[in-house]
Amino acid sequence: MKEFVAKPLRNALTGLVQAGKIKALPERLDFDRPKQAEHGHLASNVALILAKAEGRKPRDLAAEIVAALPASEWIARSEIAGPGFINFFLQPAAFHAAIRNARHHRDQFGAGRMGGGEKVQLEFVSANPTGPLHVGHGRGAAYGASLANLLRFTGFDVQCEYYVNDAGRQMDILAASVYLRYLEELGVALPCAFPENAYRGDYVRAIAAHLRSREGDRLQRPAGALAGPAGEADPEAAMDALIARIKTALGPDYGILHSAGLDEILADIRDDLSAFGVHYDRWYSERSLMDKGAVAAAVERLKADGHCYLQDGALWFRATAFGDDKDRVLLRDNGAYTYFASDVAYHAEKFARGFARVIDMWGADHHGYITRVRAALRALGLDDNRLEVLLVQFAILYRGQEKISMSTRAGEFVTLRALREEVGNDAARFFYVLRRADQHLDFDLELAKRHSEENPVYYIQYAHARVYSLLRQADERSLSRPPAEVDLNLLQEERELGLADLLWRFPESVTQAAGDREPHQIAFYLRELAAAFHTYYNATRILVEEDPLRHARLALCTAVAITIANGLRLLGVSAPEQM
RNA sequence: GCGCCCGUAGCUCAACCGGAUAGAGCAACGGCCUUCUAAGCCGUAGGUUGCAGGUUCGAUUCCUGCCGGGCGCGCCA
Repeated sequence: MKEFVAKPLRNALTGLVQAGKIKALPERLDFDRPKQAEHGHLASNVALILAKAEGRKPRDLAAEIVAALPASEWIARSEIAGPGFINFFLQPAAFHAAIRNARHHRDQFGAGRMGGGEKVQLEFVSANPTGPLHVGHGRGAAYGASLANLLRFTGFDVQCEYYVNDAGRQMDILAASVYLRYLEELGVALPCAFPENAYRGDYVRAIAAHLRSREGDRLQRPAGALAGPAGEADPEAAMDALIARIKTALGPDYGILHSAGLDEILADIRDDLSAFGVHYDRWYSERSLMDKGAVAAAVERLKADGHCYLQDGALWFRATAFGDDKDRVLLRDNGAYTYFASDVAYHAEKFARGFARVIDMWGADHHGYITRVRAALRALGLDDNRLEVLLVQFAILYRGQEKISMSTRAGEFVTLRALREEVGNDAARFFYVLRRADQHLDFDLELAKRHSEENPVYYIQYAHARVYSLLRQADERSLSRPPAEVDLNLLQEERELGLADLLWRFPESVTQAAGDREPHQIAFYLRELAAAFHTYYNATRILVEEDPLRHARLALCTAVAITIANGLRLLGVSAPEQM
């Protein structure tokens, strides 16, 4: 809709420039949607912006611009107001066009071309496969999936990826945890007490039980091979020692143990996300990165380019040369690469795959990590402006007043699956994106449960269902539905035009939300649209006897339904035709 | 201590890369169902945008300082 005004305004400004009345065009034209009806449907502050550079009074400039505006079938009138705003009042036809547009484009209404087919990679969740996803991950999942939908809808070529941290110490700890539970399954005495810092969740027992049913007691080893020296004070060191003993004792069979936990948990995560409507194009294994030597290669390259040095037996990356506040270890003195090293390799790999833009979604506690990754990218000669890092705050979980501490190892957490079963996918998806991702989210389970029947998501879905109810009613009473072409000029009421105007705001909101990477804007928009529809519905009889008026009103209603359905689809929420 | 994020109605949050009289939802209060779904609508009330300065036609938005909160500052991931 903004084009209806932007075009004549650009013409006017160009004309003034050619006539030498103003020096230059503004960098960009944007319009406000005034809150006050007296300020018109769209307002431009172009005269205020230009006034300074032109050395003119804003109101004088505005008058000149208005005088230069060509006639337009969409614009009813334009006024100069306040300090120098130009307020545009549009013809009803400008709003009717939204209805026509929505009905014509159907599920593509609101789609844009901003992305221009640009290849974007979006990585999100990427939780360590050491246990089921919890409600914190759910937020990242809902946010990432919605953002992916938004970017695709605005013309980006999006690939969603999950980075599987299947290498490293955490996986070994999981393997050790599974092994101890496995021994318990066999009824064998443990070589040590089950460690506090092992994974203690029940799912570990389940994995161990499955392992036993597959392998029997084949993985059992003599107690003497597993028991270590008692009295190790540091629990982390004790854990490392335990892992080492298990690896030695099991030899080649360690791989079976390792993948027993990984495979089962990863399958669970995939299944969970899929059921949540979150789909990935690729699951990228950290181990595969290691195995093909990509990590070593990335480190070698940093070394070759002189960005590294040896100190205390470790290999350091000179991150301070690229804006970080300290240097970072790539290769530890024990010969193992750091998480950072594989992440450098992973990001280099992403760009090598040809993505114009790479978007990472990380937990907000990783924000200190951004600088060093950017530093490494620059050191590798890559443009770190192509990397975008979005931070997602963890959801703080409450049960009533009581804050629930979440620890994966202790097995004390509410899983995403449990949440979905409790409040439903629709409510969960909607709740998660109802606020900005970089804000803390207080998730009260009691409240979520209580809201399950009076949830804001139902408010929006109900508006959608009401439209279909109208259509069903029309059929029952043998009142014809609107044909493809209806006389929208019959819609002249303020509410009807206002509702149609709101439809125009859908494509605008989509563009804005995608550009800002803020899906919550869609949720807010939908609530507003639903409210306007409910108001209209209550105030106006839709199913009137006269065919032309009924057709026009039903056309408006179906346009609303199309818009709601499209918006909900972007958020991964269903749009039921009946409730 | 240093760095990043945040302080907006009783609560949870918006506010369109500086715009006109700062908006919703929930909670509170008062109304609306023999006519298309009351999972709804209408109305009332609620604010010195943490504080103090600065930039300018104009600041919740940008800058500085202070107060308060969160996170980070490992050869962990």
